[in-house]
Amino acid sequence: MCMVAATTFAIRVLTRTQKAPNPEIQVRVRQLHSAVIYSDDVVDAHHLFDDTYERDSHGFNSLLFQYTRENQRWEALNLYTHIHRSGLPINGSTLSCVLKTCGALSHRSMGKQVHSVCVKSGFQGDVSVGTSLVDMYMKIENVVDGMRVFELMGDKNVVSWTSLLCGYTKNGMNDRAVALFRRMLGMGVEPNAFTFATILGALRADGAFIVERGTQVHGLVIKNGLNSNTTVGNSLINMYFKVGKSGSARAIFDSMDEKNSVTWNGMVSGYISSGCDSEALEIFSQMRAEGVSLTQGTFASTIKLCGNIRNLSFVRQLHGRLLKCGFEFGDGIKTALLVSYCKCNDMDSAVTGFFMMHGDRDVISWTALITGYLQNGRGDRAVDLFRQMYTEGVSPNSFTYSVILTAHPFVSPSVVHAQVIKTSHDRLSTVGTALLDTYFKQGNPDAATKVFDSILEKDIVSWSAVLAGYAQIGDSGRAIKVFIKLGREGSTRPNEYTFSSIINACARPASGAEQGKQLHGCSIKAGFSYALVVSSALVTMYAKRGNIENANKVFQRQRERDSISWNSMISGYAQHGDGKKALEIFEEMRSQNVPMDAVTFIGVITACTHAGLVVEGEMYFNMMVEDHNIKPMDEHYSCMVDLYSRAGMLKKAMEVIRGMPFPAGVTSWLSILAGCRAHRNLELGKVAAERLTSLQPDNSAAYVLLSNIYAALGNWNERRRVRRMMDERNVKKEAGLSWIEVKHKIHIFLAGDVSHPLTDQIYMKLDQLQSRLRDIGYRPDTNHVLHDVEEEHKEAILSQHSERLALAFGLISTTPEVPLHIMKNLRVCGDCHNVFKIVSEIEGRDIVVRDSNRFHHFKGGFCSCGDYW
DNA sequence: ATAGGGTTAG
Repeated sequence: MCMVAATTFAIRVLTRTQKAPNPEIQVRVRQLHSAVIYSDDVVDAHHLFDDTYERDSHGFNSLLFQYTRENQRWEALNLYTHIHRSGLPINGSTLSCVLKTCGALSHRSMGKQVHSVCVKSGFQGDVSVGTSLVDMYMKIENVVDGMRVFELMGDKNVVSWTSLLCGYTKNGMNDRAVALFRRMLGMGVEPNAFTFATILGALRADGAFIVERGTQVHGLVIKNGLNSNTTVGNSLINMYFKVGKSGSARAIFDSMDEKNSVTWNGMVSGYISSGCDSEALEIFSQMRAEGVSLTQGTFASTIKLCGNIRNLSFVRQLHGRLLKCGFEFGDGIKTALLVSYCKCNDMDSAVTGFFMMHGDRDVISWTALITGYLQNGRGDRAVDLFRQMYTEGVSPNSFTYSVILTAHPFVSPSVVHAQVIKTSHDRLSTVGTALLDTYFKQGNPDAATKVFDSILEKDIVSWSAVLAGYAQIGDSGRAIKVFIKLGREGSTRPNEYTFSSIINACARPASGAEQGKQLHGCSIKAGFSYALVVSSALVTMYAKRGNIENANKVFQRQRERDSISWNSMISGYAQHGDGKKALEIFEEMRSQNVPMDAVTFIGVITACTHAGLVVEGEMYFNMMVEDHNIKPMDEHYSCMVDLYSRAGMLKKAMEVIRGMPFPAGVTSWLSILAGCRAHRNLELGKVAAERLTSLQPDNSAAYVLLSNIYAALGNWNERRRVRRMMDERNVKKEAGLSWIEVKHKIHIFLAGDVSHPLTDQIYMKLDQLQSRLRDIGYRPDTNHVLHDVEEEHKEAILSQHSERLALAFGLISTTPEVPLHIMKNLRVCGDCHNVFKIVSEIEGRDIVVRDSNRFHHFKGGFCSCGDYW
């Protein structure tokens, strides 16, 4: 400290602490202060001073008070040691000051020592000393002693209560804080502004009652007449943002008479963290208009804001203003700028800024730049930088590892795994979550599960990630188990992402419909059913489970919608072959100016395909390219190929394939081949089959479809040749598998299956159906039999198809009003399709069949697909 | 000042 500053300081000491400065003391304090500053040994300086002058505790204690105020902690501690050792008189203020310092420095041994001095000197009973002790213990994370001192205090005032309260929140004990607050109110202690600020901060968004509690506390604030207090108002704003009620935060803000920079910053950053970028921008402009001076904090949040809204010119403007204002350009601001440039996809500026940081480049700015490259789709550059950072001697931290693990396919999870084990980051929930997600994406669910189990404190993100992983691989069984375990452990509550993942896992074909409904119920109870990610997942789940009515109900009840909600509903109707409804939803989406993306058009064109709306399909494809500037992807072209193929317009379909900017993939050729099968086009069928077998030699579909064409044309020799080819190349036809859920249990059937306990009854029912069908003139379409056998045998084969066994079982094990839901892993057989139509009429049953391709709703002798499939 | 999980498709 320079001379000028030292003098200023001494003068401040005297003018603040003494009403009528004693000139003698004035001199002493000044000399003492100089001695403290210029001597290497502070204690010696005090002694020197002590020997020369008469002892005067007032001077010392004033100085201690000042040191404490100015956060000169070590000076304060040394001075106290001196006062104590030299036996100078000590008062309550002395003790409070030194206790505060012990807390701030987390000096445990000194804190204990001062506590015993408090007891010996009898000052423990003093309210302010007692309160300081509580505060000190809570700050050194010794909660037990803090509570003990508090309970032993005879006199307590609002500050004592608030100190303990504050201590609880600092130690993460929010439930205790809430309980203490209640107890305090029960004792009739009137909270002050600081109490309210503390309790409002304790209400973290981790419980279901958070909103209620927050609102109750708000009521008390009003009752206590503190609603116009700026500090309390600021806390209320933060609390409301935290619980997701930005409207209430805004109301508080509007009602505040006196706003300070904390208020404004709270609004800007609150809106930003709630994703309300335009509102944040509005507050920012209002702030500028009212001439509120910008603080460093404002700059930090505003820079973040303009990154979030991807407004590059705004970033540049702020950058320029910062340079002009001559603000202290701290690392924080520099990194914030770097992040914003990355978000605006201006990697050149980001890199320039980064390299201008020279010596200031730390792990944070490195990580920010790596993240930037990943966001810009340059995983390769990100990995290069990660290595470079290493060679420059900067060690990655947990953030860096979390980020770099998302750089698939450029990182190998096992390599990074070894590294994080070495650096002891592996059991952190953040790193562990990124790691397990990478293992899942790499197709290694067992490694992912192991990582999940090894995470020490699993937070809700880890739980949701593992559920999402099981959903990706379609393992609804493990997903449900984990979800139940999460509920039992009770340490973290599921959030909207958790529900979206588990619902998604149960949208898979292999899971029961009941589970989906139960999860819907759970999400309502937990209060998340209206969250966008949850309701969209529900729409998809119901649609995939065959319940398109419920899907639509959820969709209609959505409080807010984004492109994904609309896309989900359109795709749902498309899968069910309800082209009309799908197009209605699409037109409604268009009239509401909801932005459309590539997936929207996949849904719409698929809907046209399933409904045979060729002209409409063409129109939407053109609309996508011309009106929405969406570049068609492989998926769009294969949708068009499918549209034409199903309609028998194979020439047109081939034109699409030829016109595609890239070679057609498996999906397109499969559509062609299926079209050739339906429309008996052998020549093109051969070409398609050849392409398919060269693209995917072990895909059985190509062989099966080709042999079907030969079978349909009665060319049994060629058909046998194809079968032999399959055997030679060791290609196995996927076994047909159907299943049905009855009373929460799933029953699975193979063709000709005799393993079910009710086999006898099932086959009896089948025989009975068969004769009734024959009576009304049904003749089996033996074209669908792939084997070269006698006609009679063919009929037998048809009547034992897996979907028919499932149907018979469904009919005998449920009452007539129950609609049957049957699933099949392959496409439903054409003859079975006819049978299902008739059965729906003669048995008076609604039957829904989901095959590998779409849904069929059988009712009163007709199918929703109109036999177009 | 930097981080991890989620919803739509055939």
